[in-house]
Amino acid sequence: MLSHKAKYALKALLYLAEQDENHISRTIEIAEGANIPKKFLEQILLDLKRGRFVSSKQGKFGGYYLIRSKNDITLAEVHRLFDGAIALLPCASLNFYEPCSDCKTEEECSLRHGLMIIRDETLKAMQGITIASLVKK
Amino acid sequence: MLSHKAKYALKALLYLAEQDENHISRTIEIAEGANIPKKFLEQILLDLKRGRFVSSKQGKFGGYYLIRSKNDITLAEVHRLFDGAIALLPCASLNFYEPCSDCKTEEECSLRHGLMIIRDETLKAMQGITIASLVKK
DNA sequence: CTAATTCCTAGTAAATCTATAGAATTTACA
DNA sequence: TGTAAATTCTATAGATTTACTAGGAATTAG
Repeated sequence: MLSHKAKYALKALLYLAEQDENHISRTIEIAEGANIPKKFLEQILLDLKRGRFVSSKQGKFGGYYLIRSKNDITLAEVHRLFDGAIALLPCASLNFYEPCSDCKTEEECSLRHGLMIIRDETLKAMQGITIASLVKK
Repeated sequence: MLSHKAKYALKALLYLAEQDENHISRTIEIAEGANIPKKFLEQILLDLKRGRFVSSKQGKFGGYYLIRSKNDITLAEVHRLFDGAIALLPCASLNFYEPCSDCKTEEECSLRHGLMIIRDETLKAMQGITIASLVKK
């Protein structure tokens, strides 16, 4: 399941994607428009900025705006930024790989192979859902 | 990601699936065989029993055994028993549906449609992985 | 200079997760 | 009928994570 943070991030991106080109959105505007707690959203927008999904203008009349095409941002990327691995266990993850601590030494995790198959399918599906595809809906 | 509980449950089912027909496995045997904390495993086996994946024989020489075909038990079912919904949000879930609390009233969640597509693909993949397919690996 | 905004660092309450403890119950069998 | 070996049940503890909130520093426009 998605964390609230990831869900809010998606909704914030959706909000930004719906605005006119060149429009800069203040945090409070996004918070009210997308129904997200404002102080929590502040953190999320900073995370989105660090993840290079959005950029900001500071000071008076500042705010946030998308710096990537909404056709290009996939659910997989947002998931990875906020909720980490898409695979069901670290040992089956592409981007967050860690060996299982509880697997017998030197032996491969008995679940790994199956979980990699699931990861591949889930990833493919998540890469198919973009911010643009959600806006259009 | 899977919880430890779900991971241990899968490993326990795998262990049981590898035993001879009619063999009854004690908790301690499964715990050592699959490298799972014994007391934690006790709870997990009771959950698996309540979920009708296994049954038990009490008392001396008691233990646990599968009551469903290993070809029939899918990762999707185990996930649902221990970790709940497969969908990324409750509003996109088949078995654990709940409306989004933060979506504007009467309006549908903007994420729901995309998340249902992902759920369908993930579910299909998870239904394709059985205990038997993991054992064979 | 001031108002409005982003940016940064903490902190906190509640929930959840990962177990562990201890005792009650059930059963096989000598 | 007593005992050992097992499941079953209830409670709880500690750690971690989640979902925020607080407060102020830094930045910018006019």
